[in-house]
Order: sequence, then C-alpha cells, then structure tokens
Amino acid sequence: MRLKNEDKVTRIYKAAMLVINREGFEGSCMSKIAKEADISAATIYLYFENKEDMLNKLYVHLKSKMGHSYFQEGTDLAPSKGTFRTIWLNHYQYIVDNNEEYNFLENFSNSPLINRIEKGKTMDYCPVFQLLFEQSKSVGLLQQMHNDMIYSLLFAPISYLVKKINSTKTPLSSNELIQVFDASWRAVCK
Amino acid sequence: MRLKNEDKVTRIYKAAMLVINREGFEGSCMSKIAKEADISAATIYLYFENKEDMLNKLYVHLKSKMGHSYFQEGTDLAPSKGTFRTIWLNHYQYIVDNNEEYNFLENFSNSPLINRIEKGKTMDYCPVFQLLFEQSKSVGLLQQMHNDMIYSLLFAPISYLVKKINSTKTPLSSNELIQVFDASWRAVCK
Amino acid sequence: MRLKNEDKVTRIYKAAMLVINREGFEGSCMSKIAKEADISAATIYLYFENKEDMLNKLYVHLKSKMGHSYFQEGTDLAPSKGTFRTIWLNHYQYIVDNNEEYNFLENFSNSPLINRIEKGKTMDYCPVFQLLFEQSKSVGLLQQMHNDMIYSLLFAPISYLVKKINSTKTPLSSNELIQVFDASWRAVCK
Amino acid sequence: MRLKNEDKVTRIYKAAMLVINREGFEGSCMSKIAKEADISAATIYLYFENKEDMLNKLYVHLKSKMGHSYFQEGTDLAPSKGTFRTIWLNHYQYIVDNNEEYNFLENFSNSPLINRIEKGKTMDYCPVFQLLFEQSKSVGLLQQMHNDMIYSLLFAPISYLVKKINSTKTPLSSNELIQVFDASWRAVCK
DNA sequence: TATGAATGAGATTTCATTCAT
DNA sequence: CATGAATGAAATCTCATTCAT
Repeated sequence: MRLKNEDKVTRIYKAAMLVINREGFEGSCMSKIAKEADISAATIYLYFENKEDMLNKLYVHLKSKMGHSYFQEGTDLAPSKGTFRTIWLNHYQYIVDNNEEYNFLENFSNSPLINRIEKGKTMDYCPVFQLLFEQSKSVGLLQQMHNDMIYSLLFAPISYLVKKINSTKTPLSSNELIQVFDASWRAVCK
Repeated sequence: MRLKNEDKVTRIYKAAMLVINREGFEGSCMSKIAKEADISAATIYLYFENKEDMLNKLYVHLKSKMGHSYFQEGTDLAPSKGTFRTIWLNHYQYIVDNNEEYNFLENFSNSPLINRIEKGKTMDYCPVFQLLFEQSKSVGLLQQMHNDMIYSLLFAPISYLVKKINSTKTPLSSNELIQVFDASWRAVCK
Repeated sequence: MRLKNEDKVTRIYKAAMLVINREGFEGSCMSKIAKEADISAATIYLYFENKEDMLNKLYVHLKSKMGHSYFQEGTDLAPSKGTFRTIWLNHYQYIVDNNEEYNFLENFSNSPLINRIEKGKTMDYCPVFQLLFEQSKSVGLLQQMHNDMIYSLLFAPISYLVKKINSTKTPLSSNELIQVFDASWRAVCK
Repeated sequence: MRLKNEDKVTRIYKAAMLVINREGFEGSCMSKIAKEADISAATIYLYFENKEDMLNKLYVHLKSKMGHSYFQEGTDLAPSKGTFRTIWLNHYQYIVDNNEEYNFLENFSNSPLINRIEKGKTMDYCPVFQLLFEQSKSVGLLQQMHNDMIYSLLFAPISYLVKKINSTKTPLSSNELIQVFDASWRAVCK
C-alpha cells in the first residue's frame, strides 16, 4: 500500500508534466492531468493539498532528480577538463533524454510560481558544483570569475541549443557536440 | 477622452506584459489586463479576435522590436570583434532595460503557445546575423561552426546571467560584463 | 432626405430579416444586422428605439404587406370557387416569392416576442376574409364551420408544403399545385 | 441527495423546454435553464458538450417521442378511415397534452438551428406513415398524391388550429374536432 | 444625420475543489 | 483509498446600447 501510493504520486507527476508541456501552464487543468494519469481528479487531492502544492512538489522533485543526474555513480570529481567534459555530457544527455522534465523545469522557473516556493528548496546547481569550481580555479584550471559566470558560459549554450534542436528536430552530431563543448570550455579555461 | 487606436493597442500590450510577468500565463486574465490598461475588457476584443490572438500579436511585436534593438542606428556591421562587442552590449542593454519584454518573450517561447504561431512570423535572430556570421567565418574571424552554435555561445550565457541577476538583484559590474563578453568571444573566435 | 430615411429603414428591415432567417433570433445581433445593411449599428438607433422596437415594427410591416398581397389590385371578391382559387394562388405565390419574409413572420409568431406586441396591430388574416367567408357560407358555397377552421383547412396545408419544399428544394409542379388546391377546397366546400 | 443521470438529463430537458417556450430561444440562457432545473449551470456541461449540443439532443429526443405517440400500443394499422381517425386524434391529443413539447419542436424546426443537426436524425413523420399511405392509396382509400401532400392536408390544419387555440384560449368542442377531421379526410379520401 | 469607439451587463464555458458513496 | 457527481467562482467572450465627434 505504501508502494501503491508512491505509484500514484509518480503517475500524477508524469501526467502533470506531460499535460503542462503539451498545453502550457495556462492550458493545464486538474481534470486533464487526472485523465492523463488515468485516475479521478479527486484522487489527486488525497496526495496533494491543492494544485499549487502539487506543482511545487513536482518541481522540487524534478530539480533534485536533475541535480543528481549530473554526477553519475562513481564520477571522478578531480578538477580536470575530463571531469568537466563528463559532467557536461551528462547534462547534455539528461536534457536530451528527459526533455519533458527539463522543459517543465524551465517553464516553472520562468513562471511566477517559482517565487512562492520556499527559498532553499531550490538551487540552480548543486553545492558539488561550487566546490568543483573553486578547486578548479585554485589549481589554475579555470579562469578567476564568479561561479555563476562559469556555470552560464559552460551550460547555457548547450541548453539553448538543445531547446532549439527539439523545436526544429535536427539533432547534433557527436562531432558538433564536442565542438560545442570545446568552445564552451575555451570560454572558461585558463 | 477618446484615444487613438495605436495608443490603445500599445496600452493593451503593455498591460498584458505586465500582468503576465507578474502573475504568469496561468494567472493572467483578460479582466486583469483590462484593468491594468484602464479600459474595459470588452475593448480588447475590438482590437484582437481573442486572448490567443492578442498574445500571439504581442509576441510577434516584441520579437521584432527586440530584433531591431540589436542593431542600433548606424551600427557598423564590418566583421570585427568591435562589431560583435557593440551588438552584444546592445543585446545586454536591451534585456536589462526591457526586462519585462524579454521575460515575456522567454516565457512565451517556452510555452506551447509558440507552436500555434504561424512559422515564419517568428525568428530567433535577424537575417542580418546570418550574414554577419557567414562573413566573419569567411574572413577567419570566427570558427567554422553552425550559426546556431555561434549564436548560442555568444548570447545564451549573458541572457542566462541577466535572468539570474534579476532574481537575485545583484547587478553585474562593467568589469564583469566585459569579462563575460571576452569569455563568450573566446568560445567562438578563431 | 425623407427619402433617405425611408431607404435606411428599408435596408435595416431587409438586413434584419436576412440575418434572422440565416442565424435565428438567438444568433442575430445588432452589429450583424448593421453590417448586412452596410451602416453603423448606432444608426439603427436613429430610426428605432431599441432592438425590440425594430423587430416589432418589422413584423407589423411585413404582416400588413403579406395581407395586401392576398388581394391583388382588382381581385374579384364574389363568393365563388374561382375567387378562392385566385386568392389561394396569390397566397402561394407570395410565400414562394417572399420566402424570407414569410419565414420571418412564422418565426416571429412562434416566438414570445409576439406577445409583447400590442394586440390589434396583428391579425392572422384581413377582415376581407371574414366577410368573404361569411358570404360564402350564406350562399351555400362553403360548409358551415368556424372561420378559423376554414382558413386552416384552406391555407395550412400549402403553407406547410412550401416550408418543406424550401428545405428539400423539390418544387411543386403546377399540376401538383392544383391538386393541392382542389383537395383543400374539397375540405371546405359544400 | 444524489440523483441518477437519467433524472438529471430529463430535468434539464424539461427546464430547457419551459424556459425556451416562455422566453424564446433568444431569451433563454443556461443559467435560467439551470435555475429552472434546480441545478448549477456547470452541471449541464457534465451531460452536454455545450448549449447547441443540448438543444439538438432535446430536439431529437422530443421528435422521436412525438413520433411514437402517433401510434399508441396496439393501434390497428389496417388502411381504413377509422385507422386514420385514431392516428389523427392521437396526434391531436399529443399536441394538446404536450403543448410545450410541440411548441418547442415547431420553434426549433423553424429556426436555423435545425440545419446544424445531422440529416437523418430528424424525420417529419415515421416510416410507418409512408407504408400506411402507400397501402391506402393502392386499396383505393386515398387519392393518388404525394405522401407529403397527404400528410399536410391531414395534419397541418389541426396543428395550425391548436396553435391558434392555445393563444386565444378557446378550446375545440368534440363536435368541432370531428368536423375538422371529417373535412381533412374529405381532402384526401377517394 | 451618421458613426467608430467604448463599455456594462450578462451569456457561455471552464476549473479547482468538495463530498457522499 | 478512490471516485463520479456536483458546483461556486471565475474566465472568456458577446452584445445592446451610448456618446463624442
């Protein structure tokens, strides 16, 4: 029965994401989400206080899931170009494979809903990043610049590209992928 | 007193942007927008077929306005780092000064509303860019890579940073600004 | 200028009839009627107090027009089968030629709008009929029955048929027409 | 207390008919209908897609109900004057007893709403009529004429009269009723 | 006289949420 | 736990009417 619950919540999350990505926040509604999850709308209220509560929890859940995916089991975190490439490719793989999730996160962050979430529950990137960036700067691997800058220079271009790719359906070749990484790396490395 | 059409449309656009940025697509509604524009909700329907039509036209309008702002009167378009810096700073200035507009554009592009707009009415960047990129590549100023890549490497980081800055309220110093431009430039220049 | 007015009123009447027949009372609206008449909706209010006033006047106007058409210039009103045939055929011709008008009258009579019209302004058939029916009964041409019955037996079938014909687009041949008249006549004659 | 579906739909139908007959198509509205049915307007949308859908279904429902009422349980369908009188009187009884329904059907048929109903869902009279008319013609009971003509000569006069009676509140005596039937019968019999 | 512009009032429809079962 | 049924509140949109020009 505990399992059953988990299952329901998961299905609700999945359905919500799907509907919202398909029809936008404005076009989404509890009954559509319920139908997508193949349950009654009333059931959602057994697991969440209300719509906002559900969306918030979904956001936090996905955000944390995404954070973890950057650092897969046994990722070497020594400050080196290779480490960055691995993490960068993990990120790329994540947003390609979990396009729906990533999209939802983007939409949610851009919407004013994000402001009603308790600060601290959300973070743009894990503390692991902070550490890695600092170490890399001190060993002279990265330029001396604010972590936000490093993060944006490394990850914003590929995120933008994937979004564009998803709308135009022309995927990146692995050569192009490496080309983008190398360019991003040039921006931040010493 | 009686206002001219242009005025009304402009006020509706402004009000819509305001409300949507404040309350999100899902929280916006015609009556709020009307109140913000200080007109009756019915009046909006004199100028637009329905809500979707209004949002679409607002999007196209802002997109085109933003496109123009990249290239201010008399901008030198010879392929050089200086040209790129000017355009890049114009872009930066635009998204800082017209934060509401830029935000709206981002929200709209991320939402499924974008898919219902006739293709061709929207473009991610002006054809002028295409030309500039091509020329710059042929004179050996830029790396040989897809225009989308160049665009993303140059503009995605600063766009991301400004968004972040707006939420945390810690503006960039001009040193930092140049630091970001130089880094972005390193990514794409030869 | 008096002429101009007359012209406007006529155009308004025509447009109203058209729109109402095309879209029903519920689907009609002042702006559609105005557009059909190629004038501004505000103009209608120069000639009529409000929508109801306009519809009422249109009804009375058409009703009287139809009444007159039964008895064309110089119709012989002596009580004879021939007289009835002439009037009957006039009626038929009227509802075929002025289908829109007839339809409007039917719709209006069936709607509760009719109840708000001052009694006396409307009558289902002219006093001339009353006279003709009475005379015909006293000379033994028609059965002794209530005038309403005579009227219904004579005119209801052909009216029904024309309505049906108009929806199915299969007109009556003149043989069939006479067949219907003769049958109707058999119902009432002595 | 919770009511069953059938109940709700029936109550909605009844309320709609009432309101429309009282206030006309143009004066009717969902909230009035809902209030008449003693439910929330939103509830109507659980059972019907929209207003038009509801009216269409109501029309088809009543039309079929009326069709059945012509031929009561165990009606003899042998081609004879008696058979026709029975059916004719059934028809009369129906339109007198179910005045509201009949009125609604008339209004609806006259309105352009009728054109948006799928052809085939509506018929002016049951196929049973077709059969009866044909048989009666071949045994020499009825004149050789188009079924539509027979139908109109038999039923249009009494329908017209009942409508008139309802507006003037002077009912037919049974003598008068038989007088009308006999007259109608003279029109079509051989 | 004529009208484009504007709008309050109201109609249709949607939706988050509740509740009896 | 789960849900079908119901609904109040609110959103979108329409329309008769007014009014400044």
